[in-house]
Amino acid sequence: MFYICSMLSYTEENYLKALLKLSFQNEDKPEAGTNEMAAYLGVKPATATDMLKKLKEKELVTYKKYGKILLTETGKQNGIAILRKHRLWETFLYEKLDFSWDEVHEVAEQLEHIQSAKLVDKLEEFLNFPEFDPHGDPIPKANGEIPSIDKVLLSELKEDELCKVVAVKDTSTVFLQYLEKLSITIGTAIKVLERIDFDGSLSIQIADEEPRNVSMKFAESLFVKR
Amino acid sequence: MFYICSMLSYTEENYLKALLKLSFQNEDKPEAGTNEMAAYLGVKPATATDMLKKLKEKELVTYKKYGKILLTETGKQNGIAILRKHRLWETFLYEKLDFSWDEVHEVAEQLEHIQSAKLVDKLEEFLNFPEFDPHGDPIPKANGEIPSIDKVLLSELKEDELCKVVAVKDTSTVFLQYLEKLSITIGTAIKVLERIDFDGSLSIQIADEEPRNVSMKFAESLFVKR
DNA sequence: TATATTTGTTAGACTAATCTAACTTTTATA
DNA sequence: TATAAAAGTTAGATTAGTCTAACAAATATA
Ligand SMILES: [Mn+2]
Ligand SMILES: [Mn+2]
Ligand SMILES: [Mn+2]
Ligand SMILES: [Mn+2]
Repeated sequence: MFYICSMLSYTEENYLKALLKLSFQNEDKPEAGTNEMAAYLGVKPATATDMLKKLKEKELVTYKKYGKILLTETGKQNGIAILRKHRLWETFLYEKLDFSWDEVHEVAEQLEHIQSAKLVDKLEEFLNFPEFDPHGDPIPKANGEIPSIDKVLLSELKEDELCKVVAVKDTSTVFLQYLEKLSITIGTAIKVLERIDFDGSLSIQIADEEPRNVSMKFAESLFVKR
Repeated sequence: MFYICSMLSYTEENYLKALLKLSFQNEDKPEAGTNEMAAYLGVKPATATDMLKKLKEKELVTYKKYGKILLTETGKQNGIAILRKHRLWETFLYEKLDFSWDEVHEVAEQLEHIQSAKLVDKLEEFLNFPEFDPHGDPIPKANGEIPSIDKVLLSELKEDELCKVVAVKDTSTVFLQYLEKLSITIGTAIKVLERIDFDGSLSIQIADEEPRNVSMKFAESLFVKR
């Protein structure tokens, strides 16, 4: 019934997805600024301004000169469609082709632009309608709905609390590989043994292993469920 | 050890693949002309000339003004790499995602440009090292080798000869859908009952069905093995 | 061989996406 | 509130890929 334009360029799709992700990040106000957007995409602000005019022309964003950027409903739905493809492809690479969770993103970044409605839906079916991608992020449904899940940052837990890892907030290769080194993956049980007030670091027990200390930055990069 | 550049644009890749396919078509001399190439790619000759200069600059083709075009070894290997990806993806879509053989080409045309050596090799493994794509065309190996197979056109058979379909020469949707209607697919047994000299058409028996007449054009579009 | 046809090239223009450098508006701060 | 800093825009240039129209070379044909 709606929304999804297929006449978007590779580049326009990247801008829409970026704006969508920025809107998740700025929870309170789902707006973005030109510089913020440019930085996120690795282009110069001048470039972003130009693209903005084009997206506005196509009624995918609302904005006026020197103002904030907001996705229209159409823009949002198109962004969600890209995100859906991205996360389904990541899941495919991880589940079926033995990619590790720090390798999937780069390739999915390309695959998300393949145009074929049938492909996406068949892929989803082939993967058995997964709800979450390898990083624990929710995979939007064909109708645009995004499953949600209870989650808090590891850093919010109190001493003696038990939890399970449900997602990573930071998906950088360096963090993901570090997690792998610590044998932490989605589903791993963690117990908070002690909170060190001095620097915000935590002493935790990962599964049945020896206690170890992790930094505040670390604890703020991992989502868990109590 | 060799050959595969990764710094080729989507467009350059399409030109290399086109030149490779034209070189198969013109078996005797694997050369192509500017107009031929332009027609194949659906661009104007002027456009093809420009691209040719660029490909020559990169030493992917040899050619001089008003002369014929020939892929260099590097150009050929790069073309083969694209063809390999194309046919592996077609096989994936057909085998794993239930696409029909007239639907796979269009999507593979996009997927063939995804850059990731690991992806191609893992995909091949996931598909169990297939030798042929859904149209019966050989899938190049990682080392660039292209499996070959004995095949003749259905039109070359004599009366009373028996054969099996091994590949389609024409991969157009209209032809593939017609084959489907006739219950002909790769592996189907066919017996030539009669050759009609008048117009080159054939009376054939498909599997155990009633005899039927097919045109010369049809018989020249289907590869079979005696 | 002279001419016509086919084949291929050049020149000039356009669009999408990008950049740098200069400028303007908004916001923060002294 | 005046000024400095940050945020955002504009102008002009570049590159890749495409086109049309005019031209040139090669080939076919009368
Ligand atoms: Mn992308
Ligand atoms: Mn992800
Ligand atoms: Mn292609
Ligand atoms: Mn094929």
